[in-house]
Amino acid sequence: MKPTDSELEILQVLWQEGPSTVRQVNERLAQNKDVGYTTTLKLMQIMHEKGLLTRLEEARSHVYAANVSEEETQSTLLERFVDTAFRGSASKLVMHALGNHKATPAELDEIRKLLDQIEKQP
Amino acid sequence: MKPTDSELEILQVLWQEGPSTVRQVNERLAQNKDVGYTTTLKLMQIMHEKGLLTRLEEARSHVYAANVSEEETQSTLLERFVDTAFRGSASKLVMHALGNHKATPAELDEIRKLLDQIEKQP
DNA sequence: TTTTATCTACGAAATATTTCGTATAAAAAA
DNA sequence: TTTTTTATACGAAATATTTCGTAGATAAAA
Repeated sequence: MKPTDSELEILQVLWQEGPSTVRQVNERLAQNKDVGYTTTLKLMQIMHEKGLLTRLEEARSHVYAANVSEEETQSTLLERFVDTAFRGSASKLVMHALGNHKATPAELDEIRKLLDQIEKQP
Repeated sequence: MKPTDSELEILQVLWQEGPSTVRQVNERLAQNKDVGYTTTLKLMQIMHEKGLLTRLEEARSHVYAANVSEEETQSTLLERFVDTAFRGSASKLVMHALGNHKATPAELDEIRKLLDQIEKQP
């Protein structure tokens, strides 16, 4: 299941803040862009229909939570992205990412360890 | 300039095959999915309007070419992707990419060299 | 020459995504 | 109790993207 751009923004909020009401999510989104309450509401309703979100209807304000993990979503999106933008070459993507963005020495170390692990595997 | 998914597919063909006619591009796309000739034509006309493609109108069949490089497009898309899907953490994306996809030992070596270079920089 | 094939241009339908207004209900405040 | 605020639901407008049909021009084949 590939979330749209707007849906991904909402998932990001829920992953970071945990289960939230529409108002909470909307206020978070409104920090970065102009977006009306009912717009966020509608999107979250659609996401709920799609199974992307769960919701508790106990209180008057429903509480929504992500029903897909950040990790698995990242994997799904990454796979598609590697295919469409990098012709399936993950290493090319990695080179680009390391070249353009700054990573801390600690992060670089982590990556190096991961390389070791991968190369050790039979 | 962010190409849409369909536009990116066309750019991929042009990057790989070099300057091509609409028919050539369409036949290439048709190998993977069901797509009509005029659909491809229209898309390429739009891309030309947007400045994504150049075209030679000398012959009856116009010859189109990518007007953006693969590298710069990859960088543009990657930056956005890191932000939206990985909250800006390039190293997280790298870990995911290395973890999920298989890279050849040679590619891993290249990545390692790049890490060396980056760490050596003052 | 007449017919057939192939090309561009372009409007518009089809589909996907995003945005918002309005109706209605319930809670909170006055 | 009456008014105001704050929810949800939902249709539909607005926008973006993709797809295709048709008209008209030109080249190729018959």
